[in-house]
Amino acid sequence: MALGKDYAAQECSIARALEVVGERWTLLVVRDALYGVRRYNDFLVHLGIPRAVLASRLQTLTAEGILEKRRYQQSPPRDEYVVTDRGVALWPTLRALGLWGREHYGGAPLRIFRHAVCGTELGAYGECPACGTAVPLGDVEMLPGPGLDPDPADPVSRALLRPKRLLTPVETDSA
Amino acid sequence: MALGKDYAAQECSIARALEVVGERWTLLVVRDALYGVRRYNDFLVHLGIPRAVLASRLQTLTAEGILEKRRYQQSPPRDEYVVTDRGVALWPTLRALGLWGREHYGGAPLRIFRHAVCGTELGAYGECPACGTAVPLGDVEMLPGPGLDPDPADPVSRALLRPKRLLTPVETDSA
DNA sequence: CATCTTGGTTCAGTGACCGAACCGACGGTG
DNA sequence: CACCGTCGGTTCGGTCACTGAACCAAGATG
Repeated sequence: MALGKDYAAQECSIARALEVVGERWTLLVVRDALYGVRRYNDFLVHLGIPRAVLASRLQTLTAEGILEKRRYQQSPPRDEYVVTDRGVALWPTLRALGLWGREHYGGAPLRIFRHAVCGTELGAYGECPACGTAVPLGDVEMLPGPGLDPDPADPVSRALLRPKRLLTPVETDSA
Repeated sequence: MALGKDYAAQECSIARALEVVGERWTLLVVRDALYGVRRYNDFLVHLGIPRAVLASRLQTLTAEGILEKRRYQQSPPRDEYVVTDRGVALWPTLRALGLWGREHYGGAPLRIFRHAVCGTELGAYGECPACGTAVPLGDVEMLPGPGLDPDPADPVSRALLRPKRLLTPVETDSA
């Protein structure tokens, strides 16, 4: 949020967190980043976010150390935004939020998360019930659930239909 | 959010959840409700939120079934807003968000949560490490942490300095 | 040289948020 | 009964963020 005004007197870590990631679109940008989206244009088409807002969010997320802007080719100069550890640490929050949304508003699951090592579906906190351990995000495999549109319009959504590990860059077939 | 426009094409439970609780102030209202705040005025002074915004949030949260408006005295007619199960289900999200905020921006913990039955501090997901079980919110005892202002201005913050169980109504000493 | 892609910036319009003022129902006090 | 205080709002003008569309620039591509 940080809507010009901050949650001033709030002595609360929740409020502080919302200062950073509470604005509109911000958490969805982080979600996409965890899914492996890295490039401006991919965020743009996948989220349907106004360009100016996206630029602003990427900037503040970078400034907050949640994303890192790095050059991935010199000519033409192109940058990508990669999640940092601080961004990865938002995974439990996003997971909890997603579970709540599905539980109370969704129907069929839209995306399924599995422990890539053993194939078990993740527990509510991102742990593997079979292995009994926390699963590092790179070992989480995401695959489409039954509720997901099987033929989405934008190339990023289409790329995300293929099972893939979180954090690994998404590969659009546009090229 | 639901900023006039919704996260239209987002096929995602996270986006759906944010539609409901993603607007500014909303999650803080829910947090306060879990802490035991129930009355309009108490939300008002504790959050420092504009009156109109508070009224709007309470209305949508009620409409969404996250809070329940109920009359607690007939004359003068007074209503209180109590969290429903759906609201309680947001606890893991708020907990994760709070931990993230403290981890990355906070210093000393501001509030400590313990399993009232055994006195053990809660784990990251609201479970009791000692008992090995999920702790129902009513059995969570909240007490002020070292980082908390020991003499806050508003009566609600002052009431929340006393150890109390979550969900139980907060008792301001204003009366 | 014309055009396309990528990654933005600019701008006008709209809607959300802000703070302060006002309001109505009721209770208590003198 | 007049008056004041409390509680839970609504109203209103001003400001700021978000939106969508247009524009722009650097560099490849043909």
